[in-house]
Amino acid sequence: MECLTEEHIKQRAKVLFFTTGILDASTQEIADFAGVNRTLVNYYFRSKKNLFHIVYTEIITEMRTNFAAIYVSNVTFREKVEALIDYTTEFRETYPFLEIFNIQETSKLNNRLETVLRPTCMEETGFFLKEIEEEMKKGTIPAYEPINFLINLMSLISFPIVMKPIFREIFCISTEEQYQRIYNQRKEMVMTILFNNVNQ
Amino acid sequence: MECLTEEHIKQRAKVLFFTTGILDASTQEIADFAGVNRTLVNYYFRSKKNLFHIVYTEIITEMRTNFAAIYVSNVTFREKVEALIDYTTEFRETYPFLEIFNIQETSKLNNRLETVLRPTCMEETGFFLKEIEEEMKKGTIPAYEPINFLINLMSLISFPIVMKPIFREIFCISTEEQYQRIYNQRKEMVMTILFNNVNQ
DNA sequence: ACTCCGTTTGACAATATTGTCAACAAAAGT
DNA sequence: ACTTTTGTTGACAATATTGTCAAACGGAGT
Repeated sequence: MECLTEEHIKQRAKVLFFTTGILDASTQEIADFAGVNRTLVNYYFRSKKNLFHIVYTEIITEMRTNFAAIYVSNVTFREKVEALIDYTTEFRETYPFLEIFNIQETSKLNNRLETVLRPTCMEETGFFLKEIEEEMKKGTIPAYEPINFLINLMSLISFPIVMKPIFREIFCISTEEQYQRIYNQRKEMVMTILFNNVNQ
Repeated sequence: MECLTEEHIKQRAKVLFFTTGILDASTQEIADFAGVNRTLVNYYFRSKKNLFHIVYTEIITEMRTNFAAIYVSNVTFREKVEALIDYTTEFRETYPFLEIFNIQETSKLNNRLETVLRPTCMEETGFFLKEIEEEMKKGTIPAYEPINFLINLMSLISFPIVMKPIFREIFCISTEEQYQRIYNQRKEMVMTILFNNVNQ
């Protein structure tokens, strides 16, 4: 018999932290957001730090698994890149504040996150980087440091999502529809950019 | 007779907040970092919020001014883009955590930052966007929503800087030199990407 | 020497936030 | 019916952080 409340608090905490972006939420806020008594947060997770760590690890693990699966999947290179774009988009839209937290944490000296992030540095990434290198030799994509291909991909997809509220401010994009129109043409555009400005 | 301490606290706060990335620094931490008594922070700036707001506004204003100057400067389009890349790089390397803070704040409902960010939405940007549109018609750069050109530029330059510690983790880039090697080829690469994959 | 001024300090009170605990409620097992 | 376990609550103590204030300091001007 699983405890519903425990899972419920976890799910709501995920949303509060990484979707809504209240990274410094107090236990009271977390409890309110989950609609439970504050003490329950401590009852199930001992401390706020612990809850945060659990929630964070879960999301990172999920992400890592999905990326790894794409890296080694049995499809063409181009299809892999498309899958990466799609998944990155979906993931970033779900948890736009995860990276924000990552960056802040990594900056702090006393970060124990290394242990969580470190295994991201996995063989699947290496495998895919080799594939990128081959494509560069074939001339399918421009030849640079292979890592820069991935950095470009991440940057062109993630940044606009994470920065959405900022971009809307500085470019005076008043309606959500306007931003969507601008954003919708990005996937195709990014594919074109990555693949040597050659369509299909 | 200017007060040195006031300016000194402000400068150190800038570094602590937006370079080191301790956005949630306590007044004690700020004071320690500036090497002064904690009470002085309140003496000169009334409250922590106020200090933060002053510091933040100063940086934003500086950035805005510089961007605007580039947008309307009397050089070729290509040179403007180069100047934008250079300044963005320099600025982000100086204050990598400014955007992080922006994003977090914009997410909070009670943000008074609008008033600071809003004027970023200035005529100079509009002017440059028109210039981008013309270049697209000329075929110098790929034709998309003009804003996407700027978004691409910002993304390709800013994201790798802001994400540097993360990228080093997930790509296992152990030494600073390694990252520099990868990063150094980016400016030229970004120019090539933006200008239709055509060199010069 | 004295006074005035801006500057600096330590001590204080107000507040917020944390984790714990003992008591209570509800469900499950006997 | 009872006991045991699990879940839930309010109250509490410990801690951290804030802003204020009165007092001390130090130099410039008289």
